[in-house]
Amino acid sequence: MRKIADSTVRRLSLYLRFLEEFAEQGMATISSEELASRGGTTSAQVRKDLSFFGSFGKRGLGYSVPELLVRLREILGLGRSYRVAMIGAGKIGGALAQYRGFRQRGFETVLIYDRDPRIIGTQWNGLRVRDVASLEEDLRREPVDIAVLVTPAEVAQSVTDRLAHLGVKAILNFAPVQLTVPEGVVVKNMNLALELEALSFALTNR
Amino acid sequence: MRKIADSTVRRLSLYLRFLEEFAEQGMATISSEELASRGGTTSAQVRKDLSFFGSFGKRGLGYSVPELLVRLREILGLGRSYRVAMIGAGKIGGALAQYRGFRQRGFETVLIYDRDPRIIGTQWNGLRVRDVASLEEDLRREPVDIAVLVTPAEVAQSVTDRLAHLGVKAILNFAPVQLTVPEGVVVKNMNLALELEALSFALTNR
DNA sequence: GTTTGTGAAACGATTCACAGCT
DNA sequence: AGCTGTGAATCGTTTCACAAAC
Repeated sequence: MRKIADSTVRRLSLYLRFLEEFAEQGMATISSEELASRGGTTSAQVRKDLSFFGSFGKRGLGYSVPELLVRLREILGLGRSYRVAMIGAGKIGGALAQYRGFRQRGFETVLIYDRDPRIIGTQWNGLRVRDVASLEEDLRREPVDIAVLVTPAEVAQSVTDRLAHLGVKAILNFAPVQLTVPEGVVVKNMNLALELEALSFALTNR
Repeated sequence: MRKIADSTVRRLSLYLRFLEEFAEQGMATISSEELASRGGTTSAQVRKDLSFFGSFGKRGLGYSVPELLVRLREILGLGRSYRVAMIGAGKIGGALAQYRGFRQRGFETVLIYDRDPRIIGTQWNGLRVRDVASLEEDLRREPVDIAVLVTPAEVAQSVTDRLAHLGVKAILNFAPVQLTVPEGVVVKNMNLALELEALSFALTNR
């Protein structure tokens, strides 16, 4: 498939969220303009974003809300569920494992790990925290699609190497480090410090 | 100041992190090439990024690590500390309030709020959870620089309106909604669902 | 000889504007 | 008449390449 910009994919996710709202309100069709104004972008942008994947609208009319919902879910690959391993069961890892919206959208945490013997064996959301030492054994038996990294910075890269070696193709990284991964593995970063510093920059420069 | 791209600011944060590592290792100077390879970018990009703010290097030599550290901290506005209010003391809000790296970098959570009477009054990290109803009263007495929004999606916009009205100029938003803010207020989004869907897209399309 | 700083070139993303459907 | 789909134009970012400094 032709290369799609990251920014486009992010907007598609937003459109999906808005469409769900519109569908709840029983709206049957929607114009690119309405979708755009809801998301702080332009109608041309909406149409261009969608055009990469086909023509889903009707000229003079707009888009069918239910149809576009289906199409967007398809495009984003949300027609299935994903098995997720949480690596790190500290405060944030645990909180994420319990997060509702996670499972609701088809991302099911099936394994959760930690290194700390005091944490191993405890339960998060009915899921027993396993020793990260058994990562290889476990993932070979029951592979996961996505790993969420919530480890200390120091071990993030070595865990990543192990995950990549086990065939994990997608990593959501909360550790404040720049991960190196082999070709074919995707990483998305959630870097709290980075965003705070961007706010600091914005507050400073004006 | 001339408009600086978001991507540039994000990279500056990364450079800062790498420089801290290099400084710890006792490295005295560094070339744009070394900095670039550490962060997965190019030397030209590093030089261009820095050039927006001045010329900090020495031709033929590179950059002084300690000097560039100071300059980057200055540029990013990290020479001071920031007062942060956490809005939402659920699992994630609480976990964030306890997060070490937060305070270490000068972002100090001084207030934490919730709406739930079962949570109000409990302690997170020695900080008593306050009733979000007292937001106006509290922030007028002791203003904050940054608010971290960890509320349910439904109330995120109304809380944002109250924060903006109270003069809060920077918001880190974890709620999965697109916030509308008045001119002069900056929002950075940490949208977990969005990133997971981006991973889903990447896994689907190849 | 090495590495910066920076115009110029190349690239990529967004916006414009309008022909083509409904 | 209204709104989409899309080439063309515009705008912004990244990369190139080289003169200037050390």
